[in-house]
Amino acid sequence: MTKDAAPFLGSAKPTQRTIARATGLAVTTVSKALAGDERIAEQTRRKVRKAALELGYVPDRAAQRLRTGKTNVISLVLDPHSELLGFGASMIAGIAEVVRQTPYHLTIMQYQLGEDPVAPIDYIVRNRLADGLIFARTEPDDARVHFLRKARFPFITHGRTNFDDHAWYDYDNRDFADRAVRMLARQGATRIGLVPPSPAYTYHRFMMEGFDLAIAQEGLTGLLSPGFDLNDDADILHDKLRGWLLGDAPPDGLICPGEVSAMAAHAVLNDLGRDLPLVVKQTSSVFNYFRPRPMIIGEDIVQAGRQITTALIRLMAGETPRNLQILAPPYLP
Amino acid sequence: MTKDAAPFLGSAKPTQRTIARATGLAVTTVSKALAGDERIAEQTRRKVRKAALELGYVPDRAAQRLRTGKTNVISLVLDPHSELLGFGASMIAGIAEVVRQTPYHLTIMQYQLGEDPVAPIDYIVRNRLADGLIFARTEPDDARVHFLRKARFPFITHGRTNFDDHAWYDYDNRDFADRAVRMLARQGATRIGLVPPSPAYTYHRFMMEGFDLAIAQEGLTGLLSPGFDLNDDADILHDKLRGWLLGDAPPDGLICPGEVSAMAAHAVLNDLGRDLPLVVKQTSSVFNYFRPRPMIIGEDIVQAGRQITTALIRLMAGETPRNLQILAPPYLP
DNA sequence: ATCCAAGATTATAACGTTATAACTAAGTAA
DNA sequence: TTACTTAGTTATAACGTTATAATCTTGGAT
Repeated sequence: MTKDAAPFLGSAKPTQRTIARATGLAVTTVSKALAGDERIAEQTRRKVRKAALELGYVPDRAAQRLRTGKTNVISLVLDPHSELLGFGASMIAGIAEVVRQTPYHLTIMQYQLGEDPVAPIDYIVRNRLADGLIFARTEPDDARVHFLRKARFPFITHGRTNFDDHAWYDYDNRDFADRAVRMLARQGATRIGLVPPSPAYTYHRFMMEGFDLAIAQEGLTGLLSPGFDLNDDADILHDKLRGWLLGDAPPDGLICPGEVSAMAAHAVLNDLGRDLPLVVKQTSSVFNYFRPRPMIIGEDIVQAGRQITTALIRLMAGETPRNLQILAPPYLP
Repeated sequence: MTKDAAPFLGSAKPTQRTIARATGLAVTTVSKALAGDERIAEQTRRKVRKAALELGYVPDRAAQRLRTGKTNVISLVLDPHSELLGFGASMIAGIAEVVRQTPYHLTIMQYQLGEDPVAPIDYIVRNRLADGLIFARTEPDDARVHFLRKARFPFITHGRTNFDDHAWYDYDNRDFADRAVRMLARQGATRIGLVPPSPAYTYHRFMMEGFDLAIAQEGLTGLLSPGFDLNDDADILHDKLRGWLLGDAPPDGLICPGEVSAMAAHAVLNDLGRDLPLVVKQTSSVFNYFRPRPMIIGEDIVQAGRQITTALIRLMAGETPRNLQILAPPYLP
């Protein structure tokens, strides 16, 4: 079992048959013994396991998969925007961390801008490429959720939808907005501007609810920036924000839940020489390096990845989806 | 073929056997026809393909894999630092973009801090979990490269090693350093500071060569920051840089090839109220939002992912590694 | 008419695993 | 004794595909 040796070069790759011959047992017995079947004598099981180890046996995934129908694969389907900053990578880090302690493997698909988000999922389901699926940025009436519910395929989302009967993990954006407003109020701001997420996403609603309620409770004025699109490039982002902040009745405190738009807002404020208090939602660590440093409310995506994976594995094991709905609170660094 | 229908619920999943029965041909013929075998009559091939489409046939990956020994999987092995900013996600985006137009799939492994980098690779090779491998951050005498050469397993690295006989993709850090020095010289800087990468990595050497040569040619003074470690957190980074910049004989121009240390340097300069010209190597888009905006020399990781994948596929097809060595020039946005 | 080659299709077997049912030996109840 | 259980092991078959070798046509050359 030396790391340096090229495995199985020259000598044939050991299979259960090899073990069977070595121990004088039947292949079936070997299979059962390796699976830990109670009906095989303890002594036999030990003998088989020892032989397997010595021979350097590793089960053939393809054969197992063909026979059992299980792929032992979890698939993460990324949207085209996931390479923006850390979201995708952090999510993957979290998933990979959990997955490596299980028999599961992680495969990644990413569809391109303008493509049908259902297509890769359809492809995975149709080709039986995975046992379970993860994806993010849900919409209220998400087409992917529609599809997977109908196909009865195990999945978990990052973000909620209008269906409340599937497994999901979500960041508590209502609480985020609430805290952000109060943070700014404490700084003396009275006209609080929010750069809202695209209304296409489900969490837009929660964000707005939290915002509106906190604004009302604190007796403040709430202002909304013009809408953004994830496809907007840096310049467009910059101009829109600039126009808004230069308008009449500008905010005296700013909330930016989107990491990219928050960076843009920070830059605009700098360019305009304004020093508004700014609250951002940080999913990576960039804002720790911005000056002046904004107020930061964190969302831990790596942790999200971990919890999502754990939940999905339980889902695939038969647990009911309704028990696998996780609302993650904001964390304050 | 409607998107909405749950595939294969109730009715059995169509196999080549289903097609064979439907067309009155033998399974073997169907297999060959689907593979486009020239020895099957054109007419028959058409008939089979038509039937396959109508029945919604998709080949069973597990069976193909078991029979042929090919996994059709490319595996990306990430180190623990890849979730820092965009590297991992961008690389994945590039790989995914290419892979989706091929029969290959992408799986991800990420090992944890302090773990043996060879372990996941050993695991993949031993379990035949992939046909080809990608990994980054190479060292001159990289243990992973050692292992894979010996195992004769197809792989491509991001970054060079002391072995010149494997496929690699590398960013031209020598050229980067050269350009960076001259940019700063053009701004009037004469004492140029470099925050060098860890000497553990191969590219440290190229970076230093480019730096030293350009410094000499321009007749400038070259300065090096104290060493960094990717494990250093934001505070340590900050303190080290601060100490260096506050020392006697500080630089009057700064080069930061590491994105994280560049952000830290930017913050320190801000905190100290200094306005040194700063050149960074940008692999995401963050620095477009920093003020004052540093001078940016770009490294396109998504493009790297694309080229790496294309090269790996050609490698697996039998092309010789020496023809698959790509040196990517810096790009100036 | 016979033979042969080329073209097209097919039968057979195998990849490595596991579910199912069948078998054997030993022990227990009648 | 005989029947019956239980523990332990095994034979058989199958998952869906493809490589190999074998078979069957057909048409042309002799």
